[in-house]
Amino acid sequence: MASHTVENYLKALFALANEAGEVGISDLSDHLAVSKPSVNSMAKALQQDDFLKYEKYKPLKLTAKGKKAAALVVRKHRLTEMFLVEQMGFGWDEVHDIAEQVEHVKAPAFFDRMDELVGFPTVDPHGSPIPDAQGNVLEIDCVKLSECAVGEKVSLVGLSQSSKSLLTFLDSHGIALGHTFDIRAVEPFDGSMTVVHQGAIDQTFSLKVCERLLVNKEA
Amino acid sequence: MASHTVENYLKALFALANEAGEVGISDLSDHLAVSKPSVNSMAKALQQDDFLKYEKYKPLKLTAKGKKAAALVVRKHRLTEMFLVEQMGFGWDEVHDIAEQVEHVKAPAFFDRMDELVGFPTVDPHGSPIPDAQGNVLEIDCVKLSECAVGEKVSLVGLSQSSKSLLTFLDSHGIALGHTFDIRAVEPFDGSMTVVHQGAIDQTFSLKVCERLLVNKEA
DNA sequence: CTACATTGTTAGACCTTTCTAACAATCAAG
DNA sequence: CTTGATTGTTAGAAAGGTCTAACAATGTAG
Repeated sequence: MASHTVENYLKALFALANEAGEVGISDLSDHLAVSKPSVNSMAKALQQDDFLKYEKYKPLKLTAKGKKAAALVVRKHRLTEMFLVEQMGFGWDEVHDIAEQVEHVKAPAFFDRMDELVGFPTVDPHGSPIPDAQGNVLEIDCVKLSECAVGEKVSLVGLSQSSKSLLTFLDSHGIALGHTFDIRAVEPFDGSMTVVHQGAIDQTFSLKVCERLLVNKEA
Repeated sequence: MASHTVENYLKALFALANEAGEVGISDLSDHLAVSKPSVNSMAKALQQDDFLKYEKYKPLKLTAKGKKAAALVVRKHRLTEMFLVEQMGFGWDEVHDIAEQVEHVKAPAFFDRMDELVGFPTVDPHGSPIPDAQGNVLEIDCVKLSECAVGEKVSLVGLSQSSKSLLTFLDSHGIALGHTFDIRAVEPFDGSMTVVHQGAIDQTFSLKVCERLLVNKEA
Protein backbone atom coordinates (compact mmCIF):
# COMPACT_ATOMS: atom_id res chain seq x y z
CA MET A 1 0.00 0.00 0.00
CA ALA A 2 1.10 3.52 -0.74
CA SER A 3 3.09 5.37 1.91
CA HIS A 4 1.86 8.43 3.72
CA THR A 5 3.97 10.56 1.39
CA VAL A 6 2.81 8.87 -1.78
CA GLU A 7 -0.80 9.28 -0.68
CA ASN A 8 -0.22 12.99 -0.26
CA TYR A 9 1.30 13.32 -3.71
CA LEU A 10 -1.59 11.43 -5.25
CA LYS A 11 -4.14 13.55 -3.44
CA ALA A 12 -2.43 16.76 -4.55
CA LEU A 13 -2.18 15.55 -8.14
CA PHE A 14 -5.86 14.68 -8.08
CA ALA A 15 -6.92 18.00 -6.58
CA LEU A 16 -4.78 20.09 -8.91
CA ALA A 17 -5.91 18.20 -12.00
CA ASN A 18 -9.52 18.84 -11.01
CA GLU A 19 -9.12 22.57 -10.76
CA ALA A 20 -6.23 23.54 -12.99
CA GLY A 21 -6.40 20.81 -15.63
CA GLU A 22 -2.70 20.54 -16.37
CA VAL A 23 -0.39 19.83 -13.47
CA GLY A 24 3.26 20.81 -13.58
CA ILE A 25 6.12 20.02 -11.26
CA SER A 26 5.98 23.55 -9.85
CA ASP A 27 2.29 23.35 -9.03
CA LEU A 28 2.90 20.28 -6.97
CA SER A 29 6.00 21.80 -5.44
CA ASP A 30 3.98 24.81 -4.25
CA HIS A 31 0.97 22.80 -3.16
CA LEU A 32 2.97 20.33 -1.08
CA ALA A 33 5.63 22.79 0.07
CA VAL A 34 8.38 20.54 -1.23
CA SER A 35 11.26 21.46 -3.53
CA LYS A 36 10.96 20.95 -7.27
CA PRO A 37 13.76 18.37 -7.41
CA SER A 38 11.91 16.38 -4.78
CA VAL A 39 8.76 16.43 -6.84
CA ASN A 40 10.77 15.50 -9.87
CA SER A 41 12.22 12.42 -8.29
CA MET A 42 8.90 11.45 -6.77
CA ALA A 43 7.32 11.76 -10.21
CA LYS A 44 9.77 9.19 -11.50
CA ALA A 45 9.05 6.92 -8.57
CA LEU A 46 5.30 7.22 -9.06
CA GLN A 47 5.70 6.37 -12.70
CA GLN A 48 7.67 3.32 -11.69
CA ASP A 49 4.64 2.14 -9.75
CA ASP A 50 2.30 3.04 -12.60
CA PHE A 51 0.53 5.78 -10.69
CA LEU A 52 1.65 8.46 -13.07
CA LYS A 53 2.68 9.07 -16.65
CA TYR A 54 5.78 11.19 -16.62
CA GLU A 55 7.71 12.55 -19.59
CA LYS A 56 10.42 15.13 -19.30
CA TYR A 57 9.11 18.67 -19.51
CA LYS A 58 5.56 17.46 -20.00
CA PRO A 59 2.64 17.95 -17.60
CA LEU A 60 2.04 15.15 -15.12
CA LYS A 61 -0.87 12.82 -15.72
CA LEU A 62 -2.31 10.32 -13.28
CA THR A 63 -2.89 6.88 -14.74
CA ALA A 64 -6.18 5.08 -14.15
CA LYS A 65 -4.51 3.31 -11.25
CA GLY A 66 -3.26 6.63 -9.91
CA LYS A 67 -6.66 8.27 -10.20
CA LYS A 68 -8.32 5.44 -8.36
CA ALA A 69 -5.73 5.41 -5.59
CA ALA A 70 -6.04 9.18 -5.24
CA ALA A 71 -9.83 9.04 -5.16
CA LEU A 72 -9.69 6.45 -2.40
CA VAL A 73 -7.50 8.71 -0.30
CA VAL A 74 -9.91 11.57 -0.91
CA ARG A 75 -12.70 9.21 0.08
CA LYS A 76 -11.02 8.46 3.39
CA HIS A 77 -10.45 12.16 3.95
CA ARG A 78 -14.02 13.22 3.25
CA LEU A 79 -15.64 10.34 5.10
CA THR A 80 -13.51 11.28 8.07
CA GLU A 81 -14.60 14.91 7.85
CA MET A 82 -18.21 13.83 7.72
CA PHE A 83 -17.74 11.54 10.69
CA LEU A 84 -15.98 14.22 12.69
CA VAL A 85 -18.85 16.64 12.13
CA GLU A 86 -21.80 14.28 12.39
CA GLN A 87 -20.67 11.87 15.06
CA MET A 88 -18.05 13.71 17.02
CA GLY A 89 -19.47 17.21 17.08
CA PHE A 90 -16.63 19.10 15.44
CA GLY A 91 -17.28 22.27 13.45
CA TRP A 92 -16.82 22.21 9.69
CA ASP A 93 -13.90 24.59 10.14
CA GLU A 94 -12.06 22.19 12.47
CA VAL A 95 -12.14 18.95 10.57
CA HIS A 96 -9.74 19.44 7.70
CA ASP A 97 -6.51 19.21 9.68
CA ILE A 98 -7.65 16.20 11.68
CA ALA A 99 -8.84 14.40 8.55
CA GLU A 100 -5.49 15.18 6.94
CA GLN A 101 -3.98 12.86 9.54
CA VAL A 102 -6.68 10.25 9.82
CA GLU A 103 -6.88 9.73 6.05
CA HIS A 104 -3.58 7.82 6.16
CA VAL A 105 -4.85 5.17 8.53
CA LYS A 106 -4.70 1.73 6.92
CA ALA A 107 -7.82 0.04 8.26
CA PRO A 108 -10.62 -0.35 5.74
CA ALA A 109 -13.09 -1.49 8.40
CA PHE A 110 -12.60 1.78 10.23
CA PHE A 111 -13.70 3.86 7.26
CA ASP A 112 -16.46 1.45 6.31
CA ARG A 113 -17.91 1.82 9.78
CA MET A 114 -17.68 5.61 9.62
CA ASP A 115 -19.50 5.49 6.29
CA GLU A 116 -22.25 3.38 7.82
CA LEU A 117 -22.58 5.50 10.94
CA VAL A 118 -23.03 8.71 8.98
CA GLY A 119 -25.48 7.07 6.58
CA PHE A 120 -23.40 6.62 3.41
CA PRO A 121 -23.11 10.31 2.55
CA THR A 122 -22.33 11.50 -0.97
CA VAL A 123 -20.85 14.85 0.00
CA ASP A 124 -18.62 16.01 2.83
CA PRO A 125 -19.39 18.87 5.26
CA HIS A 126 -18.14 21.41 2.70
CA GLY A 127 -20.28 20.03 -0.11
CA SER A 128 -17.44 18.22 -1.88
CA PRO A 129 -18.38 14.85 -3.33
CA ILE A 130 -17.17 11.69 -1.59
CA PRO A 131 -15.76 9.19 -4.09
CA ASP A 132 -17.35 5.74 -3.83
CA ALA A 133 -15.50 2.62 -2.73
CA GLN A 134 -14.42 1.96 -6.33
CA GLY A 135 -12.93 5.42 -6.64
CA ASN A 136 -15.67 6.89 -8.82
CA VAL A 137 -16.43 10.54 -8.23
CA LEU A 138 -19.88 11.93 -8.81
CA GLU A 139 -19.75 15.35 -10.46
CA ILE A 140 -21.84 17.98 -8.75
CA ASP A 141 -23.94 20.27 -10.88
CA CYS A 142 -23.03 23.77 -9.79
CA VAL A 143 -21.61 27.14 -10.77
CA LYS A 144 -19.78 29.84 -8.90
CA LEU A 145 -22.05 32.42 -7.34
CA SER A 146 -19.90 35.03 -9.10
CA GLU A 147 -21.10 33.67 -12.44
CA CYS A 148 -24.77 34.19 -11.64
CA ALA A 149 -26.87 37.13 -12.70
CA VAL A 150 -29.18 39.55 -10.93
CA GLY A 151 -32.61 38.11 -10.37
CA GLU A 152 -31.45 34.51 -10.04
CA LYS A 153 -32.36 32.51 -7.01
CA VAL A 154 -29.76 29.91 -6.02
CA SER A 155 -28.81 27.63 -3.17
CA LEU A 156 -25.38 26.89 -1.75
CA VAL A 157 -24.21 23.37 -2.56
CA GLY A 158 -20.47 23.54 -2.06
CA LEU A 159 -17.26 25.53 -1.74
CA SER A 160 -14.22 25.70 -3.93
CA GLN A 161 -10.92 25.66 -2.02
CA SER A 162 -12.54 25.86 1.37
CA SER A 163 -10.02 27.30 3.79
CA LYS A 164 -10.36 27.75 7.52
CA SER A 165 -10.72 31.50 7.05
CA LEU A 166 -13.47 31.12 4.48
CA LEU A 167 -15.35 28.76 6.76
CA THR A 168 -15.02 31.12 9.69
CA PHE A 169 -16.28 33.95 7.48
CA LEU A 170 -19.33 31.92 6.47
CA ASP A 171 -20.01 30.91 10.07
CA SER A 172 -19.86 34.53 11.20
CA HIS A 173 -22.42 35.42 8.54
CA GLY A 174 -24.67 32.52 9.46
CA ILE A 175 -24.20 30.85 6.10
CA ALA A 176 -24.44 27.08 5.74
CA LEU A 177 -24.83 24.54 2.93
CA GLY A 178 -28.36 24.52 1.52
CA HIS A 179 -29.00 28.17 2.26
CA THR A 180 -30.60 30.26 -0.50
CA PHE A 181 -29.57 33.54 -2.07
CA ASP A 182 -31.70 35.89 -4.21
CA ILE A 183 -29.28 37.92 -6.24
CA ARG A 184 -30.30 41.57 -5.99
CA ALA A 185 -27.34 43.46 -7.40
CA VAL A 186 -23.87 43.01 -8.85
CA GLU A 187 -21.52 45.95 -8.48
CA PRO A 188 -19.83 46.45 -11.85
CA PHE A 189 -16.78 48.12 -10.30
CA ASP A 190 -15.52 45.27 -8.09
CA GLY A 191 -17.91 42.43 -8.79
CA SER A 192 -19.33 42.42 -5.29
CA MET A 193 -22.83 41.05 -4.95
CA THR A 194 -25.80 41.98 -2.84
CA VAL A 195 -28.14 39.12 -2.09
CA VAL A 196 -31.04 38.23 0.13
CA HIS A 197 -29.81 35.40 2.35
CA GLN A 198 -32.42 32.77 3.29
CA GLY A 199 -35.19 35.08 2.08
CA ALA A 200 -34.58 37.42 4.96
CA ILE A 201 -31.28 39.22 5.45
CA ASP A 202 -29.57 41.48 2.94
CA GLN A 203 -25.86 40.74 2.64
CA THR A 204 -23.09 41.95 0.36
CA PHE A 205 -20.18 39.69 -0.58
CA SER A 206 -16.91 40.53 -2.29
CA LEU A 207 -16.01 38.92 -5.59
CA LYS A 208 -13.44 36.83 -3.75
CA VAL A 209 -16.17 35.31 -1.62
CA CYS A 210 -18.56 34.85 -4.56
CA GLU A 211 -15.92 32.91 -6.47
CA ARG A 212 -15.72 30.41 -3.64
CA LEU A 213 -19.42 29.75 -3.27
CA LEU A 214 -20.72 26.96 -5.50
CA VAL A 215 -24.41 27.20 -6.07
CA ASN A 216 -27.21 25.43 -7.80
CA LYS A 217 -29.61 27.49 -9.87
CA GLU A 218 -32.79 25.48 -9.40
CA ALA A 219 -33.33 26.60 -5.82
CA MET B 1 6.94 15.22 17.80
CA ALA B 2 8.07 11.62 17.68
CA SER B 3 7.73 9.72 14.41
CA HIS B 4 5.49 6.77 13.87
CA THR B 5 8.50 4.49 14.29
CA VAL B 6 9.76 6.15 17.44
CA GLU B 7 6.28 5.96 18.96
CA ASN B 8 6.26 2.23 18.31
CA TYR B 9 9.64 1.75 19.94
CA LEU B 10 8.54 3.73 22.99
CA LYS B 11 5.33 1.79 23.29
CA ALA B 12 7.19 -1.53 23.07
CA LEU B 13 9.77 -0.43 25.62
CA PHE B 14 6.98 0.63 27.95
CA ALA B 15 5.04 -2.60 27.54
CA LEU B 16 8.08 -4.85 27.94
CA ALA B 17 9.34 -2.99 31.00
CA ASN B 18 5.91 -3.44 32.62
CA GLU B 19 5.87 -7.17 32.20
CA ALA B 20 9.47 -8.32 32.02
CA GLY B 21 11.18 -5.67 34.11
CA GLU B 22 14.48 -5.59 32.25
CA VAL B 23 14.38 -4.92 28.54
CA GLY B 24 17.17 -6.09 26.26
CA ILE B 25 17.87 -5.37 22.63
CA SER B 26 16.67 -8.85 21.69
CA ASP B 27 13.36 -8.45 23.47
CA LEU B 28 12.63 -5.36 21.46
CA SER B 29 13.90 -7.00 18.32
CA ASP B 30 11.45 -9.87 18.77
CA HIS B 31 8.57 -7.70 19.88
CA LEU B 32 8.85 -5.28 16.97
CA ALA B 33 9.97 -7.84 14.38
CA VAL B 34 13.00 -5.74 13.55
CA SER B 35 16.63 -6.85 13.43
CA LYS B 36 18.87 -6.42 16.44
CA PRO B 37 21.21 -3.99 14.68
CA SER B 38 18.20 -1.82 13.88
CA VAL B 39 17.17 -1.79 17.51
CA ASN B 40 20.72 -1.05 18.48
CA SER B 41 20.93 2.00 16.29
CA MET B 42 17.49 3.18 17.29
CA ALA B 43 18.51 2.85 20.95
CA LYS B 44 21.34 5.27 20.29
CA ALA B 45 18.99 7.66 18.51
CA LEU B 46 16.46 7.50 21.34
CA GLN B 47 19.18 8.24 23.83
CA GLN B 48 20.17 11.23 21.74
CA ASP B 49 16.67 12.60 22.23
CA ASP B 50 16.72 11.74 25.91
CA PHE B 51 13.98 9.14 25.65
CA LEU B 52 16.25 6.34 26.77
CA LYS B 53 19.33 5.60 28.83
CA TYR B 54 21.56 3.32 26.84
CA GLU B 55 24.86 1.78 27.86
CA LYS B 56 26.60 -0.92 25.89
CA TYR B 57 25.56 -4.41 26.94
CA LYS B 58 23.25 -3.03 29.63
CA PRO B 59 19.46 -3.30 29.70
CA LEU B 60 17.53 -0.41 28.16
CA LYS B 61 15.83 2.04 30.49
CA LEU B 62 13.28 4.68 29.53
CA THR B 63 13.97 8.11 30.99
CA ALA B 64 11.18 10.09 32.64
CA LYS B 65 10.65 11.85 29.32
CA GLY B 66 10.56 8.51 27.54
CA LYS B 67 8.09 7.03 29.99
CA LYS B 68 5.77 9.97 29.63
CA ALA B 69 5.94 9.95 25.84
CA ALA B 70 5.28 6.21 25.82
CA ALA B 71 2.36 6.53 28.21
CA LEU B 72 0.80 9.17 25.99
CA VAL B 73 1.00 6.85 22.99
CA VAL B 74 -0.58 4.10 25.07
CA ARG B 75 -3.24 6.62 26.09
CA LYS B 76 -4.06 7.34 22.46
CA HIS B 77 -4.17 3.62 21.72
CA ARG B 78 -6.47 2.74 24.57
CA LEU B 79 -8.78 5.72 24.17
CA THR B 80 -9.13 4.73 20.54
CA GLU B 81 -9.98 1.15 21.48
CA MET B 82 -12.58 2.40 23.90
CA PHE B 83 -14.04 4.72 21.29
CA LEU B 84 -14.13 1.99 18.67
CA VAL B 85 -16.05 -0.30 20.98
CA GLU B 86 -18.36 2.20 22.66
CA GLN B 87 -19.11 4.60 19.85
CA MET B 88 -18.48 2.67 16.68
CA GLY B 89 -19.76 -0.76 17.63
CA PHE B 90 -16.62 -2.80 17.06
CA GLY B 91 -15.98 -5.97 19.04
CA TRP B 92 -13.18 -6.00 21.62
CA ASP B 93 -11.36 -8.49 19.43
CA GLU B 94 -11.36 -6.14 16.42
CA VAL B 95 -10.05 -2.94 17.87
CA HIS B 96 -6.39 -3.59 18.51
CA ASP B 97 -5.21 -3.47 14.91
CA ILE B 98 -7.21 -0.39 14.08
CA ALA B 99 -6.01 1.41 17.20
CA GLU B 100 -2.47 0.45 16.28
CA GLN B 101 -2.88 2.74 13.27
CA VAL B 102 -5.00 5.48 14.77
CA GLU B 103 -2.69 5.93 17.77
CA HIS B 104 -0.17 7.68 15.51
CA VAL B 105 -2.54 10.45 14.49
CA LYS B 106 -1.21 13.84 15.58
CA ALA B 107 -4.37 15.69 16.52
CA PRO B 108 -4.87 16.17 20.26
CA ALA B 109 -8.41 17.49 19.80
CA PHE B 110 -9.37 14.21 18.13
CA PHE B 111 -8.39 12.13 21.14
CA ASP B 112 -9.76 14.66 23.62
CA ARG B 113 -13.13 14.42 21.91
CA MET B 114 -13.02 10.62 21.97
CA ASP B 115 -12.25 10.77 25.68
CA GLU B 116 -15.24 13.03 26.25
CA LEU B 117 -17.60 10.98 24.11
CA VAL B 118 -16.82 7.75 25.95
CA GLY B 119 -17.07 9.46 29.35
CA PHE B 120 -13.41 9.76 30.41
CA PRO B 121 -12.80 6.05 30.94
CA THR B 122 -9.99 4.76 33.14
CA VAL B 123 -9.63 1.37 31.50
CA ASP B 124 -9.84 0.15 27.91
CA PRO B 125 -12.13 -2.64 26.61
CA HIS B 126 -9.63 -5.27 27.80
CA GLY B 127 -9.37 -3.85 31.30
CA SER B 128 -5.99 -2.20 30.78
CA PRO B 129 -5.61 1.18 32.44
CA ILE B 130 -5.68 4.32 30.28
CA PRO B 131 -2.86 6.70 31.25
CA ASP B 132 -4.07 10.22 32.02
CA ALA B 133 -3.22 13.27 29.93
CA GLN B 134 -0.03 13.80 31.98
CA GLY B 135 1.14 10.28 31.30
CA ASN B 136 0.40 8.88 34.75
CA VAL B 137 -0.74 5.29 34.85
CA LEU B 138 -3.06 4.05 37.55
CA GLU B 139 -2.03 0.63 38.79
CA ILE B 140 -4.85 -1.89 38.86
CA ASP B 141 -5.16 -4.12 41.89
CA CYS B 142 -5.31 -7.64 40.49
CA VAL B 143 -3.74 -11.08 40.37
CA LYS B 144 -3.65 -13.82 37.77
CA LEU B 145 -6.49 -16.28 38.10
CA SER B 146 -3.83 -19.00 38.06
CA GLU B 147 -2.52 -17.67 41.37
CA CYS B 148 -5.85 -18.03 43.16
CA ALA B 149 -6.88 -20.92 45.36
CA VAL B 150 -9.86 -23.22 45.53
CA GLY B 151 -12.79 -21.62 47.31
CA GLU B 152 -11.97 -18.07 46.27
CA LYS B 153 -14.54 -15.97 44.53
CA VAL B 154 -13.10 -13.46 42.07
CA SER B 155 -14.14 -11.15 39.27
CA LEU B 156 -12.43 -10.52 35.95
CA VAL B 157 -10.87 -7.07 35.77
CA GLY B 158 -8.38 -7.38 32.94
CA LEU B 159 -6.23 -9.49 30.67
CA SER B 160 -2.52 -9.84 30.36
CA GLN B 161 -1.24 -9.90 26.76
CA SER B 162 -4.68 -9.96 25.23
CA SER B 163 -4.42 -11.45 21.78
CA LYS B 164 -7.11 -11.83 19.16
CA SER B 165 -7.24 -15.56 19.78
CA LEU B 166 -7.64 -15.13 23.53
CA LEU B 167 -10.46 -12.65 22.99
CA THR B 168 -12.18 -14.99 20.58
CA PHE B 169 -11.84 -17.78 23.10
CA LEU B 170 -13.40 -15.66 25.82
CA ASP B 171 -16.23 -14.56 23.52
CA SER B 172 -16.99 -18.14 22.60
CA HIS B 173 -17.24 -18.99 26.30
CA GLY B 174 -19.42 -15.98 27.02
CA ILE B 175 -16.82 -14.39 29.26
CA ALA B 176 -16.60 -10.61 29.65
CA LEU B 177 -14.98 -8.12 32.01
CA GLY B 178 -16.73 -7.99 35.37
CA HIS B 179 -17.85 -11.61 35.28
CA THR B 180 -17.34 -13.67 38.42
CA PHE B 181 -15.68 -17.03 38.99
CA ASP B 182 -16.00 -19.33 42.02
CA ILE B 183 -12.94 -21.50 42.03
CA ARG B 184 -13.99 -25.10 42.54
CA ALA B 185 -10.91 -27.13 41.71
CA VAL B 186 -7.34 -26.84 40.58
CA GLU B 187 -5.89 -29.83 38.80
CA PRO B 188 -2.43 -30.49 40.26
CA PHE B 189 -1.22 -32.23 37.11
CA ASP B 190 -1.57 -29.40 34.58
CA GLY B 191 -2.82 -26.46 36.62
CA SER B 192 -6.17 -26.36 34.89
CA MET B 193 -9.00 -24.83 36.88
CA THR B 194 -12.65 -25.61 37.21
CA VAL B 195 -14.79 -22.64 38.13
CA VAL B 196 -18.42 -21.60 38.31
CA HIS B 197 -18.80 -18.80 35.82
CA GLN B 198 -21.31 -16.06 36.76
CA GLY B 199 -22.69 -18.28 39.49
CA ALA B 200 -24.21 -20.60 36.94
CA ILE B 201 -22.08 -22.51 34.45
CA ASP B 202 -19.23 -24.87 35.28
CA GLN B 203 -16.21 -24.28 33.08
CA THR B 204 -12.67 -25.63 33.02
CA PHE B 205 -9.76 -23.50 31.84
CA SER B 206 -6.21 -24.51 31.01
CA LEU B 207 -3.32 -22.97 32.91
CA LYS B 208 -2.47 -20.95 29.82
CA VAL B 209 -5.87 -19.29 29.96
CA CYS B 210 -5.75 -18.79 33.74
CA GLU B 211 -2.43 -16.99 33.46
CA ARG B 212 -4.01 -14.45 31.14
CA LEU B 213 -7.04 -13.64 33.26
CA LEU B 214 -6.48 -10.86 35.77
CA VAL B 215 -8.91 -10.97 38.62
CA ASN B 216 -9.86 -9.09 41.72
CA LYS B 217 -10.40 -11.11 44.89
CA GLU B 218 -13.02 -8.95 46.59
CA ALA B 219 -15.79 -10.05 44.26
C1' DC C 1 37.46 -22.57 34.05
C1' DT C 2 36.57 -23.56 29.47
C1' DA C 3 33.10 -23.99 25.89
C1' DC C 4 28.99 -22.90 23.71
C1' DA C 5 24.82 -20.42 23.23
C1' DT C 6 22.87 -16.16 23.69
C1' DT C 7 23.06 -11.46 23.25
C1' DG C 8 24.90 -7.27 21.61
C1' DT C 9 27.91 -4.67 18.46
C1' DT C 10 30.20 -2.76 14.31
C1' DA C 11 30.60 -2.03 9.54
C1' DG C 12 28.64 -1.27 5.37
C1' DA C 13 24.85 -1.15 2.32
C1' DC C 14 20.10 0.13 0.73
C1' DC C 15 15.59 2.57 0.24
C1' DT C 16 12.70 6.58 0.71
C1' DT C 17 12.28 11.18 0.99
C1' DT C 18 14.18 15.30 1.29
C1' DC C 19 17.42 19.18 0.30
C1' DT C 20 20.81 22.80 -2.34
C1' DA C 21 23.49 24.23 -6.20
C1' DA C 22 24.02 24.47 -10.78
C1' DC C 23 22.46 23.86 -15.32
C1' DA C 24 18.97 23.19 -19.30
C1' DA C 25 14.62 23.64 -21.63
C1' DT C 26 10.52 26.16 -22.62
C1' DC C 27 7.72 29.99 -23.50
C1' DA C 28 6.09 34.75 -23.88
C1' DA C 29 7.43 39.59 -25.13
C1' DG C 30 9.50 42.74 -27.52
C1' DC D 1 14.47 35.70 -33.14
C1' DT D 2 16.70 36.82 -29.19
C1' DT D 3 16.20 37.78 -24.34
C1' DG D 4 14.77 36.84 -19.84
C1' DA D 5 11.67 34.63 -16.71
C1' DT D 6 9.73 30.53 -15.61
C1' DT D 7 9.93 25.85 -15.24
C1' DG D 8 12.23 21.55 -15.13
C1' DT D 9 16.44 18.79 -14.71
C1' DT D 10 20.76 16.64 -13.00
C1' DA D 11 24.09 15.70 -9.52
C1' DG D 12 25.29 15.00 -4.98
C1' DA D 13 24.39 14.89 -0.14
C1' DA D 14 21.78 14.08 4.13
C1' DA D 15 18.40 12.06 7.54
C1' DG D 16 15.60 8.28 9.12
C1' DG D 17 14.94 3.61 9.19
C1' DT D 18 16.07 -0.80 7.71
C1' DC D 19 18.95 -4.92 6.49
C1' DT D 20 22.98 -8.78 6.40
C1' DA D 21 27.45 -10.46 7.56
C1' DA D 22 30.82 -10.78 10.69
C1' DC D 23 32.64 -10.20 15.16
C1' DA D 24 32.71 -9.32 20.41
C1' DA D 25 30.90 -9.68 25.02
C1' DT D 26 28.26 -12.13 28.38
C1' DG D 27 26.56 -15.76 30.94
C1' DT D 28 25.62 -20.63 32.00
C1' DA D 29 26.68 -25.75 32.07
C1' DG D 30 29.60 -29.06 32.66
